[in-house]
Amino acid sequence: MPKFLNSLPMLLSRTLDGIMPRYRSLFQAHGLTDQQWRVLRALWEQKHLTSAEISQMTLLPTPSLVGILDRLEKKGLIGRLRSVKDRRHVHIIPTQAGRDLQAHMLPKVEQIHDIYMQRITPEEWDELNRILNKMAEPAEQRSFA
Amino acid sequence: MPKFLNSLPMLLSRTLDGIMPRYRSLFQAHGLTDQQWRVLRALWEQKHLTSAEISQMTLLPTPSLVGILDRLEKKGLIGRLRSVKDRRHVHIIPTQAGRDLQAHMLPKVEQIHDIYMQRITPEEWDELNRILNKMAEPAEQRSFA
DNA sequence: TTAAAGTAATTAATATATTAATCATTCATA
DNA sequence: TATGAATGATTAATATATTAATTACTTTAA
Repeated sequence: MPKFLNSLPMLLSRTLDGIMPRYRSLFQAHGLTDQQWRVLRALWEQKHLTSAEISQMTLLPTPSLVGILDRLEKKGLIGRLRSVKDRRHVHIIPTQAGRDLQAHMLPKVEQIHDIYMQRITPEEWDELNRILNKMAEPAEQRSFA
Repeated sequence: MPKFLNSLPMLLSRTLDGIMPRYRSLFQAHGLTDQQWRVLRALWEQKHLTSAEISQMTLLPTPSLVGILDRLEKKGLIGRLRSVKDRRHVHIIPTQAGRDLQAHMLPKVEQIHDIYMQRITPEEWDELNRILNKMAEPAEQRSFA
């Protein structure tokens, strides 16, 4: 295997390319893109979030979020509500249809996740998290010694 | 941390988001995007590749490659050469300028890679590869037992 | 040899990523 | 309290991703 295929970015990209199609089929069956699901998923545990909060949780850039939220809104899955306290903030709130879709899809998404989890041991999963988090740590916050 | 932030896709995305900016600064300093560099990098070890071969190595979808190759060609970094044997194939060949840029950038890219490699042990790197490859294996080719 | 099936690259249409700029609002402070 | 700095969402411009369709060419088989 050529050298650069073994680089860290390519390893991660290859893994994502390997696992996402299975998720994507499910999303598509419900008319959603990967990113649109991520937003719905982020709203699962919270009642409402601002655009900036969603961006931080989902890793979706805020300029992209504008369009993603537009399309979710057009599908009737979320609503936008401008804050009264600070009119710069816009609260994103799932509609009943949005909550229903979440409730319907979440178990299936978790099933897919389980498929991958069953390929490794819990210890390997911990290792994976530990190693990758060490990789992604910002340089400033890393401990010396 | 909310549950879905600990999912496999989010873990991988978060890691990529953590490491890519450092690379991207370098690419931008040379007027390249991530994807444009990937193509040049793929051509490093080979003299010429077809569009399909580049796609397989870089994981870039072929429809995206059309534009990426257009822009690399416009910058004078690659050339397209239609095959005589099979006129459906187009061979992508780095120009002298493309090879020079590769030669200039590759050591710097490897330096960045080393930064991340130094955060973990060689054993951890092996573990990481082993675990992720197990995750990304297509279902059909996985062994039972 | 010729029509049908297959293949490589490309185009088309829509969605998202990236970076910079803008707009409205709020905050800090002179 | 007016005013410049800061903030949150958005727009703008360009590049890429995703899926389906198309085009040019090649192969296969009747």
